[in-house]
Amino acid sequence: MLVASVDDTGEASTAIGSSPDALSERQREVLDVTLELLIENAAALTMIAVARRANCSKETLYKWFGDRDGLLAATVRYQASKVRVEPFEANTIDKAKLTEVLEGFARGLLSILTSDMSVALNRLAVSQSEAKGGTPLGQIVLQNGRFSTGPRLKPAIAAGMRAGVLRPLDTEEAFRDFYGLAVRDTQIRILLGDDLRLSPKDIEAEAQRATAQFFTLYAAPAA
Amino acid sequence: MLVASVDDTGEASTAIGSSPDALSERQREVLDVTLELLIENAAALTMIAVARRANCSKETLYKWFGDRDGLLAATVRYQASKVRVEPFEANTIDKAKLTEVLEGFARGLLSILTSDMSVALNRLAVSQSEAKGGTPLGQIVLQNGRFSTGPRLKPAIAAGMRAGVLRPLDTEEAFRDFYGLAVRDTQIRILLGDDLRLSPKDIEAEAQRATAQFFTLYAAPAA
DNA sequence: CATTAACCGTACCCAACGGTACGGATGTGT
DNA sequence: ACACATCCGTACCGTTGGGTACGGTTAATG
Repeated sequence: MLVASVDDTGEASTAIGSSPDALSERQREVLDVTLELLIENAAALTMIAVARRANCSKETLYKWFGDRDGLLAATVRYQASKVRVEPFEANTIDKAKLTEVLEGFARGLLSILTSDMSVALNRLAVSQSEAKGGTPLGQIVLQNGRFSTGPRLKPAIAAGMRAGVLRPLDTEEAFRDFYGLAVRDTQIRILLGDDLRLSPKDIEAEAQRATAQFFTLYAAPAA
Repeated sequence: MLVASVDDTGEASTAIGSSPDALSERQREVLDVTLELLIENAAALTMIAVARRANCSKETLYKWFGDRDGLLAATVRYQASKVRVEPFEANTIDKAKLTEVLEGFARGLLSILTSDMSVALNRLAVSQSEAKGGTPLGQIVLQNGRFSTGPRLKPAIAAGMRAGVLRPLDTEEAFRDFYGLAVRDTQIRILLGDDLRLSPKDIEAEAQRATAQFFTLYAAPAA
């Protein structure tokens, strides 16, 4: 009873558990509230607002996260940790499989980028991009959004190339091309307030179009 | 000497001249200062900072622009008015000419989007996109950036189609594709603080690549 | 039961900033 | 010369929100 009692709470209640960035259940609750408020109205995201809705005290917020920027950084990182997915890996691939992977990727990308959550976080990160101390939010978002999806798709492209489905190419450049074909001006327009709403059907169509165009650019010449 | 004296000052000194949004020389100076500060450090863009550097009084700022949002809106609109260019128009076009137009467009687009000015304005507009009254800044930026460049390029694409250089297409969709090919993830990365610097040489290369890819997607099949 | 620690709620302090008011200077038209 | 308007500089006010301090409560530990 005394030996294993620590495990019952999930973690020690302090912010710094065994892992330096371990979060207690209660802390995750607070960060969820922060995300909630951020999506509702970023301008009204104040420490007191977070404390009130989370039924905690401001003092606790400062104790856990240092200051406002710390809270925001923790929030962005927390959300990032929630959407982590496993990288693609397969040695053998054919055109059908690659098509599936590309379309799935584009679908996921467009779904994310047009979601309220992503829009709110990107708005925040863009406006706070020149932070003073610590890692700027923009870097965290990039690390999660752009620099994590890239490495996830590139192996599939490389495999397609090795399998002779795609002609020889630079995977980084090819990835960026595919990104451009899939996203086009969608994200920036949404960020700027254009109410460009994409239905699942739209997203599916866009994903298929981008994939087809990608093959037009990069398919290996028919033997 | 007394008859023509009005012309010497450029306009009447009041904000509302013959045209409702006419700006006096002095007012343009103030807006230039605002842009300056915005580029230097958007977080430090305060009314008192503008007044100090512009050697004017806060009262004057409020008199001219109403409030802070009014000043920002006027600033964005002012900058927009500075970069206005004439739309493309030509009935006859061949592939070489179209290539030139497309590359020139992509060059201009990338130059703008990677400039400090554009980055600063887009950051501002993105973060203020849910404004309360009046036209949100994001709409102004979109109107100038995305929705003015589109109509400027589309006639060229349409002409290329009519001339048989391009296969039948939807100009809006084709434009968005070209935008995606040219910009890819460049703009969002820069907005998020990734210091992705493009030299003129890089921009030229990107413009040529995007144009070549566009032709790959949309060139009319060789007779 | 006593001690300790975390934490909630509230109140408080302080700096920054948006917005306003006023006095003085400059310039212009009559 | 006089009236009038614009505008600068400065001082001022009110609010907001980040950050801190403190008392009261709960709960785990010995």
